[in-house]
Amino acid sequence: MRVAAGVEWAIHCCSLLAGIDDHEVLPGATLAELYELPPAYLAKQLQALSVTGIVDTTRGPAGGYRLARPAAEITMLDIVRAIEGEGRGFRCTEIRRRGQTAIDDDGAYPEPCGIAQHMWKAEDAWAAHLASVTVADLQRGAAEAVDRRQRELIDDWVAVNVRRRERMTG
Amino acid sequence: MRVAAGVEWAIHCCSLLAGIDDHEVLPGATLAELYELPPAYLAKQLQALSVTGIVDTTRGPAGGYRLARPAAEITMLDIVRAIEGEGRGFRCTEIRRRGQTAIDDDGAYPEPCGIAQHMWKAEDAWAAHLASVTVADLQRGAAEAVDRRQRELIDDWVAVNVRRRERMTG
DNA sequence: GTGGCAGTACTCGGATAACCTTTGTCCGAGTCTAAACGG
DNA sequence: CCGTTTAGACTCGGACAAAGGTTATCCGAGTACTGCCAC
Repeated sequence: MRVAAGVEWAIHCCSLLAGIDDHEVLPGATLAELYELPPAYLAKQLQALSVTGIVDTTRGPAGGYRLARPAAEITMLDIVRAIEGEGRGFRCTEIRRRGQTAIDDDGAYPEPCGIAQHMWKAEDAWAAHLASVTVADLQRGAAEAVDRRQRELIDDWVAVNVRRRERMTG
Repeated sequence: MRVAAGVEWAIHCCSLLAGIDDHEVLPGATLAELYELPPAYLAKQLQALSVTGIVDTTRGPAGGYRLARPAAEITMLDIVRAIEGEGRGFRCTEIRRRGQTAIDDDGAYPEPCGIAQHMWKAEDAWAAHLASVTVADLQRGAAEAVDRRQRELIDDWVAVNVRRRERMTG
């Protein structure tokens, strides 16, 4: 049950983007610089967020990313799903229908395999927790828990690097 | 959050092994034949179960696998961990400590990153559900939910292929 | 007839390759800015 | 001085490699059975 590395980056970026104003924007290269991440690969993750409608993008000079909707309406699950895809983690291959003890009658298998049911229920519990945490929660938690000095450094950095725009053309 | 395919196989095998007597044994090749799985690769999964102490093994003629302890004392989580390893699915790379806004003072980071805390809590919820289901539960569920014809086929198959042993030397 | 012994067949165990997903990179399409030019 | 045009620079977007992990395989180590042989 490995979680892709890009998930961490994407969540951090969303949490940071939650701190900028509605018609402000941060370029991907700038975000990569802040976190010391490979710019091109981070761009790939942000692109996934863009496709899913979590962030809006603007091209050209003074372009960049911003959240597409209020931070309180974006959950951690949204971001994880955007990066990792919608499919379930556990794929039932219907082992019970193979081999000599299988029955050729489809009616004999009205329900999913019991093992799959339990695995999926566990995944649901996992997803439920992620769905209960919004980006706004993350931002608030960060503001409270993070060292005050770092908080100020980040605020300054954002103030310097943010791009102001009249309106998104997204 | 992808779950390895071998997990499914391992759980099926354990559920089946729960149905045999305490001093009976099933060879890996026979299990592979039942489920139509690649024998060598299934052996690798079973080996992982053996290393973790979930199954006992006996070599030589009339050798094979059996559960190392009562089915009610083996959880799905035990099996998943045996196959996938102990490490967490989400690895926090401490992004907050990198880049220009990081602080060089270790004391500034008394707690884990908030994002990691939430991701790990979700994983804990996932693990808690898997830990609440034992192999005995799976076996009982299968006995109830599976089509009666298949149940009989499996019972017959086990009766034919099981190896009886005086005692495990493992 | 019986006990010991060696050969054999069958098991698991660990080292070794193939494939696929994840990770990482690059260059092109699009767009806004701004400067230059003409009126 | 002002409007238009055009060149440029900066952005994201999608196609293209490299690496690591999962999937799959093979051969060797170990063990119990079986048949043979000597006593």
